[in-house]
Amino acid sequence: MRDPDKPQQIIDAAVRVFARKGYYNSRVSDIAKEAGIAAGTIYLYFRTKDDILVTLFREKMTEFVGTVRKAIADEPDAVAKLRRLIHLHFELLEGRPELAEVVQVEQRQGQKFFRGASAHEISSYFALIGSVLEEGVAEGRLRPTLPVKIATKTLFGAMDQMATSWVLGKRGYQLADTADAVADIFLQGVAVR
Amino acid sequence: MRDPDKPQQIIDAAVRVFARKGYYNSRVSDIAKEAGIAAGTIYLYFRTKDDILVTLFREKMTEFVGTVRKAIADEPDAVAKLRRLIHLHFELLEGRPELAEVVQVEQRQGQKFFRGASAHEISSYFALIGSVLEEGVAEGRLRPTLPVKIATKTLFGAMDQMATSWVLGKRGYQLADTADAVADIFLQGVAVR
DNA sequence: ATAAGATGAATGGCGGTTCAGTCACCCGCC
DNA sequence: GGCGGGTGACTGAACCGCCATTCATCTTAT
Repeated sequence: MRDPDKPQQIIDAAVRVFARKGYYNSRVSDIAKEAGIAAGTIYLYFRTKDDILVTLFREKMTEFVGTVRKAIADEPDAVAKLRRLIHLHFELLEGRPELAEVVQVEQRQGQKFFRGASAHEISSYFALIGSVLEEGVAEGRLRPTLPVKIATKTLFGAMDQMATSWVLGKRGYQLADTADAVADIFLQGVAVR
Repeated sequence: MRDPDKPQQIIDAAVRVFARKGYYNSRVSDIAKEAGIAAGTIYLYFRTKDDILVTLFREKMTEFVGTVRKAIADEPDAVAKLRRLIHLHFELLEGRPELAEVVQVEQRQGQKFFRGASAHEISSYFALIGSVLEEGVAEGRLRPTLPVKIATKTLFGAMDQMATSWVLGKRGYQLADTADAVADIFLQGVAVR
């Protein structure tokens, strides 16, 4: 009679705890308390503390990419898709501040050690962005000589930094309000001259 | 007869160790071994392990910003300055891969806990970028309506992501070779239409 | 009654920090 | 010039608190 959404509750609790104190400064017992269960119970569902972070990140990232992929499919052209993607990137983070905190800050700590673990999920987001850029080039709306990989990283980096600044700045403004400005700069930057 | 550059040796050793294993996974004894001294000696020069990271980061970041500031002063206009800044950002990291590893990856860990400690150094880099953008607007080469803060973060984020990808990708190519492409995208993105 | 899930006190080891001791060097005195 | 004692950097073994993980025991559903 293992509770089927206990792992989910643990992950959700972990998101809140990691957001508050950071991965390395969070105790497994903190997560347990937050989830309203005993510390030992966590080990019925996760092998180690690392496993919680890896699972959390995998799950959230997969969900994130899936949501974005679905949403932009409706858009008529690559430029519209990119605009939608940027908006969505910001809106999704803004709507879940604690998740944003973890993804923006904790992921980084992880990058060094969970590199392998999350590489697949991250690269699928890069692949999504890259494919939209390719599409834009094919449509003739983006520069034919555009170095797509570099443009992908540029856009991701720009969005990411906006999000990080917003998180570190205690979220004192609406992140999504900056989406148009970012899109304007990037889209003009990659457009045909 | 306290050795006046012992702290520097410790910091340099710490850079190498943190680069290899990450801050939280580095032992103070590892740093000592790397520096060829006893663990206890570190505590003659630094209060805590955290203190090493904070000092290291402050020092490297201050030096970095100073170098960039000096170098771009020679350039004739804001656009040339930005190009030079982007090149230099990449060259400086590329020339010191271990430092790059620490700055790109460890900075992130720090951000959460040493936020206050490194805030000044980071924001001075942002201020530098921002002032060049302002200058470009005043010169009439960049859009008069450019949201400078957002453009600053966009550029920093783009460079930062390029550097992070390069570090995580085991530095399998020349980072500086990508500088022109990044500059092309950004500069076209912020230029007057 | 049974078994599976849940508990949380106990364990074990890790690692930052300390500190009693060592060593090299300097200075003043004979 | 040699000697003795003082100084302070340096050492590294030991300390000690912390916390991930375990497991004997308890709960609860059927």
